[in-house]
Formats: sequence, C-alpha cells, structure tokens
Amino acid sequence: MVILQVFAQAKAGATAAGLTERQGAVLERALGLLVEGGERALTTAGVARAANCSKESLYKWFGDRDGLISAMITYQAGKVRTVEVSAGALTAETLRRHLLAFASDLIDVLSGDVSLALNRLAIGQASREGAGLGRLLQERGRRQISKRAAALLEAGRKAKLLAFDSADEAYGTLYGLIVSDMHLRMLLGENAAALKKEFSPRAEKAVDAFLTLHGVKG
Amino acid sequence: MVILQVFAQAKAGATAAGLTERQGAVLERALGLLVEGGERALTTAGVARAANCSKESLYKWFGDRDGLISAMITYQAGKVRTVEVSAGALTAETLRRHLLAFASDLIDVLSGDVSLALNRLAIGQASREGAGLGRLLQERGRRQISKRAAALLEAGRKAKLLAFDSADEAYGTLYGLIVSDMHLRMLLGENAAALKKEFSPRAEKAVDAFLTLHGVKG
DNA sequence: AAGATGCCGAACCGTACGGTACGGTACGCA
DNA sequence: TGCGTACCGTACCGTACGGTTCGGCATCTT
Repeated sequence: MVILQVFAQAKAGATAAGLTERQGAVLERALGLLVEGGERALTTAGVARAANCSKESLYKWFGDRDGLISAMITYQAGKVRTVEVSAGALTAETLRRHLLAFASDLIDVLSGDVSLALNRLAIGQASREGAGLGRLLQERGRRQISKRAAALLEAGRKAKLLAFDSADEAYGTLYGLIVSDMHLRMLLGENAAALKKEFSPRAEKAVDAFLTLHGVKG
Repeated sequence: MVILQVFAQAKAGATAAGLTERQGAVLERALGLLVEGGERALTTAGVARAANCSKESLYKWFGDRDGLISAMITYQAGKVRTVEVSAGALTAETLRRHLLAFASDLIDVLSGDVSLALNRLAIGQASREGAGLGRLLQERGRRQISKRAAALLEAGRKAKLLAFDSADEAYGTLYGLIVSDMHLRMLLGENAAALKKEFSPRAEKAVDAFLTLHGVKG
C-alpha cells in the first residue's frame, strides 16, 4: 500500500539529472520566466540575463533551446517525488483516506504554476516536432503519479475492498471523477486558484462515487 | 428533451459571424495551415499565400494577427451546431441512448483536428494576454455542448430517471467519466485516432457508470 | 610564474515575422 | 470614357530571436 507525498526540493531536481548546482539554479530561473511570461518570455537572452550567465554557457550546457526546455522538464520532474509508505492492513476507511489524499495531491500537482506552464509549453509545441516534449512530460510527470495510483488500487483489490477488471481503466475513472475538465480550463487560462477552490471540495464526492462504482460492499 | 447532432457546414461558419464568403474561405485556409503546421505555420504571409489574398486585405478584414485568430475561432464555432430535437416522453432506454449519443459526439468533437489545433493555440497563448482566446474558445465551443448536456440531464430529472443536486456537477461527472485524460493526452501530441479508438468503446461503460451514480432505479 | 579552463558580457549575424506602403488591375457606375 | 473601389502581389521596414564569436577576467593546475 502506498501513500503519495509531494514535496519540492530544488537540489534534488538538479542532482537527479546529473546537473551542477549552478545549472539547476539557471533552470530554476528559466522556470520562473516561463511561469511569469509564458513561452514568449523564454528567450535565450532572457534566461541568460535573469540567471546572470552567458548565452555561451547555456548552449554549452544544454545544446540548444529545445535542450534547455527538455532539461527544464526533467529538472522539474526531479523535484516532485512520490514516496512509498508501507502501512498495515488496508481497511475500508484507510482506503478511503488514501484515495482522498491522492485526489488532493493530484489536484495540487495539476494546478501548480510550474506544472501548468510546462504543460502549456509542451502543448503549444505538440503540433510541430513529433510530440517529443509531450511524451517527455507525460513520461516524467504523469507516469509516476498514475503508477502510484495503480498500486493503491491494486492493494485495494487484493484486500477485497475494490473490484475492477482493468486497473488502468479504473484509474481513468478515478482520474476523470476527480479532475473532470478542471485541468483543461486551467490550461486555457481560467483562474487556477478559483478552480482549485471549486474542485477540492468535490474530491470527496469523487472518491465516494468511485467507491460506489468499484467498492466492494462490506 | 434534446438530441445532439454535430455537422460541419463551411458557409454557416462565415455567415453566422457576418463575414463575406471570401473571408470565410480565407479563414478555412488559415485553419488548414494551423492544423497542418501548428502556430508556427500560421503567419500572415503564409495565410495570404495559401488563400491567394494580400496581407493588406487580411489586416483590413481582421485588424491584426490576434483578430485573425479570434475570427478563426468564431468561424469554426459557427460550423459546429447542436440541434435540438424534441421527442416523445423519455424512457430509461431512450435516455441511455441519448447519453450514449452525447458521449460519442463529445469524443468526436474533442478529437477533431481543428478543435485540437485551436485548443493548442489558445493554450499556448493563455499565459500572456489575459486568457482572451481561452475564454473565447470556452464560450463558443464548450459552452453550447455543455448547455445541451445540461438540458438532457434536466429532462432526465424531470422524467424522474435521474437524480442529482447540481446539474453542473452532474455534467462534470459525466464529462469526466467519458473523457478522463483523453483530451489532454491528445493535446500533448499522442495519436488522436488511436486514443479515440481506445476511448470510444469505454463510452458505454462511462454512461453506465453515470447511470449507476445518478440513475433512479425503476 | 605561466599556461589552461571556465565563464561572463557584449557584439555580431542571419533569418523570420508582423505590419505598412505602393504600383497595378479588374470591376461597377455615372 | 472616366472615376472610385476593392483587391492582389511585392517590396519594404523595424524588431526580435536563435545561435556564434570574441575579448577579458578569475580560478585552478603544474
């Protein structure tokens, strides 16, 4: 059984990707620029100026602009960690609590400034260049969190508290119930804080609905 | 009670927005460019060349590049129509059939080339410029389809086939069950046809799940 | 002490884009 | 026949960006 814990740690993002601390700091500033002004603000000159480094160093470290962006994604992904915590036997109540925690963390992750900015960037470039950034973002970001959820669901099934055919499909149901169209609306520019405030209270209903669909009555 | 029917009609998109047929044709070409090459391909010179018109005319008709994009959105929205068809009394079976049709149409709309391209464009520009395009897209695109769904849900409640507190919330549940993360994955560049093929069969399960949650057993 | 390395800051280059201006043409109208 | 209007095609302008180059400085190594 797992519990999902999200925490941010700048150094972890850098060292996880085999980067100098200085390079991590540069990526941090680049992310700041991206969050603040979108893709338009993410110019090589702008990053160099904001990070007090030279463009020469940027190109030496990251190759080109796309390399910089890729590094930003992996760096950011390195900061978000999901911690596995084994616990005692799963009961209906603890399962529900874990699902609620997952829902809350999921909403937190999706509504984060940097997450939204990176998703916007990857989506904006998805048309040209065969979805490389999109795959990267998917791989480094969504994959882990969905793996955690799958593990939680699997534990629920083993404890005979949940019933479903496909864990992936069940996860899709859980995700849809929690997120609905919140993420898209945030990406389109709706006030993220307001939407988060609107959807957080619904998380409980979403979990209850999921348990109605897939819970084993006991 | 409503049935949702989606059809495309080029002329309707133009005249609905008070545009010349020629201007509609230009917007059509512009949409083609956008679908084909993403935002990078949507240059004023490129549109002029592709549509055999002069840049001068583009600026006279649409003001500037943003005006062109806005016109493209409203033009495209004008092509997608939801037709209200009144019918006889709603039964459990017809309600289910209508929900299934809605799910299918929703998946069709979200996975359409032009829809994806416009959503990518609006999302890419959501950071700068106070989400103007995003609001426009939301207003002209999502709003109508959600209104139709709300009407259907309301009819279901009136016929004592559905039970829910908030129609908006129920719609959110239905939407989440149908779409899950399909839309986002498409926007990030995953093969849209493959995803559509993956999610279409699930539509039935989604509707069944929705009826499990909100249906009145009879 | 002397070279090597790593980096900064600034200048530079080619290109591409948004927007404007202008000459030329087809068409409607008096 | 002459004039106005609307439009096309092209050339043009200013700017901004990605990427490269270079001079200079500070630190490290031998």
